[in-house]
Amino acid sequence: MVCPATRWRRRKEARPQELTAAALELFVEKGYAATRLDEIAAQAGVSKGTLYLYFTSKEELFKAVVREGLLPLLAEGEVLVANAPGPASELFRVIVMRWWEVVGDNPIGGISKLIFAEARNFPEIARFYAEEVIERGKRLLAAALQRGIDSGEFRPFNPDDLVHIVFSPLMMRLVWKHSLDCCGVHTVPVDVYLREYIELMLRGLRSDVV
Amino acid sequence: MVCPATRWRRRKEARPQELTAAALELFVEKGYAATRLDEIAAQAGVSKGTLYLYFTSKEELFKAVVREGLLPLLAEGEVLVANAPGPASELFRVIVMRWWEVVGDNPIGGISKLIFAEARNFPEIARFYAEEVIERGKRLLAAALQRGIDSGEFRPFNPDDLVHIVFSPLMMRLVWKHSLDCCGVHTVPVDVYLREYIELMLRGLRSDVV
DNA sequence: ATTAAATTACCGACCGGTCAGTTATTAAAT
DNA sequence: ATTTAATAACTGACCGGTCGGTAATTTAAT
Repeated sequence: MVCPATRWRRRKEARPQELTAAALELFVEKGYAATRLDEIAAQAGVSKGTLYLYFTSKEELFKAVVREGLLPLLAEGEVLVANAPGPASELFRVIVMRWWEVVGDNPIGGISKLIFAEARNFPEIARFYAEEVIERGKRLLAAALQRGIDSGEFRPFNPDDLVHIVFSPLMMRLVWKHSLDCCGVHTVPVDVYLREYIELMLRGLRSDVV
Repeated sequence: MVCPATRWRRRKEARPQELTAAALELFVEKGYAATRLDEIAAQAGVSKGTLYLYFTSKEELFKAVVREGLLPLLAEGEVLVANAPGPASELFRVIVMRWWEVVGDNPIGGISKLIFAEARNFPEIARFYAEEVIERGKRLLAAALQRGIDSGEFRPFNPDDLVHIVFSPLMMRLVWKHSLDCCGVHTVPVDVYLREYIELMLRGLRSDVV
């Protein structure tokens, strides 16, 4: 840290972004309830009082983290599904790998696990997340599956019945990473996991005609 | 409530079981950290001080809940896998349906979600659970998959690479049930979910030879 | 340019409430 | 009368949110 001649500086523009960044890190590390606003403020180099100048409550701070970190990624994914050429199996592969790259393997991925962990205790946050993130994500994957059915690559099924099942191994790997992974439990390497997952799913989804 | 002549009774034998039952219910409903020992004691009809006569700490109380509720089920599953006759696909079906019956669809299932939710904040509990429950469960499922490979029903793969992937949709459904389900998010009915899951997995696992 | 007044970003002590764990006391059982 | 299961009051640490005061910066007057 650079040692300033002054005790602090006015940086009205930079504060919100620095606070959401600090909040993301600590929310992911400790969860929503267990993260103290004192800590977030300290991590961002301000005091707790300052935090309240920019966000009206802990909950609003959290929502800001989600809006900033997750909604742009969803928008990107929607573009990808709408425009991707080639077979549905290839689209599926790309979605999986890209999702792991930008969500699974990034701090923001910890938010998903946090939601499952604390939805019951913070229903307002859960509802916000379900509407803004989960619904959009489900539509995205269902559209990709539908493309495979339409083209005959995938057997006929109701995409809405399968989105959760198909996505679960990815979500579960992410949950695992942010929970038991930290406690020295053995796990399969990510590249193996993703490869075997994609193969299992494509075999399970493909149509019977050879 | 029956009105007792006395303000309370000495019931040394019954207390531990009543306390673990109350603890299970509240831990599942609110999570580990958010459940107050006052509440558990009240639910069991005693005071908080009494709880400490039978369990040395919140953590030990939790471990007792797991030992009492989950370890007998694992033992039953191990017997099932060791003795079940018939093809591996049928064994897989039975394991899935039975697991949902005794874990997924029972209060004790909430413990699994709790572990994922709070492992990071309570590493000692996570390690205990990983050793006593998860390792045993993984061995159980891996053995069932191995049987299918040996018999030629399943294609060749490393069962240890696939256990997490295969089990994820079940685990995820359970996590969902104890988190976002409570917040009015639409979900597929359980029977449809399980049927589609089993079909997807068996198609994904079966060997190519017809 | 210099200085002084006005503004406001920021600090940090504080409050009300919560909760795991302890202990002094009471009362049931024999 | 003695033993001990059970109670209830208590402790100390913690935390979300508030608020009076302070200091960095801006503006206006000379």
